[in-house]
Amino acid sequence: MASRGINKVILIGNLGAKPEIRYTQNNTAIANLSIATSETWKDKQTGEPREQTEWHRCVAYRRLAEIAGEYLDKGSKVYVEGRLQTRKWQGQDGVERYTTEVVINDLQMLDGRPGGGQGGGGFQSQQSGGGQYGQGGGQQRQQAAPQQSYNQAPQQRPAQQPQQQQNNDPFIPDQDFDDDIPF
Amino acid sequence: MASRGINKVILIGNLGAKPEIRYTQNNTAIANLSIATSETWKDKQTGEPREQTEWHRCVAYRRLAEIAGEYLDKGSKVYVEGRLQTRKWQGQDGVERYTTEVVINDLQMLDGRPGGGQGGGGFQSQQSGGGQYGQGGGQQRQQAAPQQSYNQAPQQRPAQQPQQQQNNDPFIPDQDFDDDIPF
Amino acid sequence: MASRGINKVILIGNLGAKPEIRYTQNNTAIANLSIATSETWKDKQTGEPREQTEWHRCVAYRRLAEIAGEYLDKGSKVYVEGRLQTRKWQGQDGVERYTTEVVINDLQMLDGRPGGGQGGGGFQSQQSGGGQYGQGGGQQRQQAAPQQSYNQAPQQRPAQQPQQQQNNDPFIPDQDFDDDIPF
Amino acid sequence: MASRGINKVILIGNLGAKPEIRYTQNNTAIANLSIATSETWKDKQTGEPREQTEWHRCVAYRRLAEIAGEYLDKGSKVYVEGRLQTRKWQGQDGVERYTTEVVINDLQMLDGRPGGGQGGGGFQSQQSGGGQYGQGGGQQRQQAAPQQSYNQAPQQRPAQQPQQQQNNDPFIPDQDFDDDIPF
DNA sequence: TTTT
DNA sequence: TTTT
Repeated sequence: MASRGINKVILIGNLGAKPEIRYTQNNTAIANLSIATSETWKDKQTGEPREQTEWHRCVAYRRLAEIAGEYLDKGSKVYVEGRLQTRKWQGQDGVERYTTEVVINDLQMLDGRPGGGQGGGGFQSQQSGGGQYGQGGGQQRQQAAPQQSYNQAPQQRPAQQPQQQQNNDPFIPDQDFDDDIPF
Repeated sequence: MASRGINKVILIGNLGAKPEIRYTQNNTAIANLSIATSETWKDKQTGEPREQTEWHRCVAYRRLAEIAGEYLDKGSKVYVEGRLQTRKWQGQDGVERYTTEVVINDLQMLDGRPGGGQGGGGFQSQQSGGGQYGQGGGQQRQQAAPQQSYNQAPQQRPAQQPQQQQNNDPFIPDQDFDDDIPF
Repeated sequence: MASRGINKVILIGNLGAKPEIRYTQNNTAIANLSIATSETWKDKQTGEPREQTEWHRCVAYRRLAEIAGEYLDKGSKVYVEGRLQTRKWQGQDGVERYTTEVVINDLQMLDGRPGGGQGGGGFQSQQSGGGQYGQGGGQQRQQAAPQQSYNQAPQQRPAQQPQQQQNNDPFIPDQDFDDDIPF
Repeated sequence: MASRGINKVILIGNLGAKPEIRYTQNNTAIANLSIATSETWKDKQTGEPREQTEWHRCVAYRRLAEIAGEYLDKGSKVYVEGRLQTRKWQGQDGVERYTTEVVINDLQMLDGRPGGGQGGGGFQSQQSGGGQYGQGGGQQRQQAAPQQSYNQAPQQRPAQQPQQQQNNDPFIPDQDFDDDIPF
């Protein structure tokens, strides 16, 4: 991926819910993750402990999305690296809105999984080889995920997501969505 | 600042416009920066070069805001480090919206400034010592900024910005804004 | 801390051993952490899984050092943020050597501690207020560490460690060490 | 590239000299970059301004190495992202030494080049397609480098450098060096 | 909506 | 010397 400048986000936090996985007509997996980070401090006046939680809307595509759907759950602690992207969309009320998301290109599970011991594997977004997720890939992931991680080439096209910028729900891409998937 | 998890953004890009500086009743400086990063790639089908620019809404407070106002301009190339923060606000139309910003805690100018030699200074957000920005601070900055940089203690309170989450313009905080400024 | 340029390291890995804590004459705590990160891949030729572990020599000062000594152990998974620093030293054999370390300025425990649940607190290096670590600080940390985190002002002086660049063991600073501690 | 943990370095600094480029028997380019970052502060006692420069030994392979050789010069300001790696080597005196390097996987030029307009291109380490650097690659780079950037798949094998850990000069890999180059 |  |  070519770039002018740096657009990098690094998060470590917990998932507020199990990732939501969708598939495009093209069978491309898309995962939405809601990740919480929080800060605590003592109120200057009262000295009372306070906390502020920030919720980060994150999205993963293709293999990373499938891995997220398979291995992450509500409460999972994760490391996420990605880039910021703001999408424009139109609500039912016809009002234009903007949503800023973290497009994930690296994901690591930081808590032990049942039977997985204490560590977690790392996963990076990759160049899809073309529909190889169907079966063999899934099997491979099943045994490898908790212990290992994968590497893929980044997309030739920077936008690893649908390109349309206007629809009615930031979570549901347009129907012709998959025509724009870059592979 | 205490934290649970990591919430970190790193940007290198160019300003789309001179920073907008405002002051609260409390005389706290707030700077809004619009920073562009872009990615280029070749269209898989046509082979044509394409580019996508991402605009990042960033905000700096206090001294960093003043420095930004003094030394940055349209087109300035900067390094910015900060954290993601999403604010809720209500438009004139009464519709609730969310705006995600990068709250800057480290800022470096990356292009040479007239008279500034080859490097750019770095600036980190600091603990305000209490109203010392009025005069001496400004003077100090004037000579030092292009060559040197500063360091301040982070705020005891994580939110380095107005705490209200509801108003009519994401750029104009409520009137009682400064009552919530953490110092 | 002022800076020209960016010098940042981010690690997530496991400790190979309990941190080694030393104190200077000045009673300044210094902790040495050995953190492992590893990468795995499949051999291109044989297809066999391979792994390469990288050991990172890290050092924390003052409060961070004490926290590390108190809460980290062999095998602990941590997030570390810091800066690279290379020191010159002279071995018993009179040969000059260089050691590159990560000087930690942010530390988070990523695995649950006994009785501490699943999360870990974050700790950032701070401006020492002057010997406040003796007792109250310790007590405060004891109850707070697994759940909360701390924030301190960075040092006015960038080098948060002994300044001498020549001694016989990278782990044992010179005797006049503490004279150079920046507070 | 698979990974367990995170091993990430981010530098912004200036080159102390033009990159040194070498080629293995296999015609693989290797570039050594010496990058300076510095910090400035005021002496607590005397109030005098002080500065400490840190020199970072960085290494790039293949295409990134060639790009570095072509476009970077003494004084160039760059953004570098990579990972830490420590190599063991043996000096003429037979003494074992360790050298820690930043293995670059992303590189951006931050200063304008003659004829290059205002920005600098970004370059990421890639999967070698197999000897395509000879000619066409060079040509492609010549027109594109100052304005655009490239993207390549990471290596299947994490070590993007010679694997031998013992020789007499950290800058000159063993003769059978290229046998270990991972492609 | 998470985590401590 | 860790972790899976």
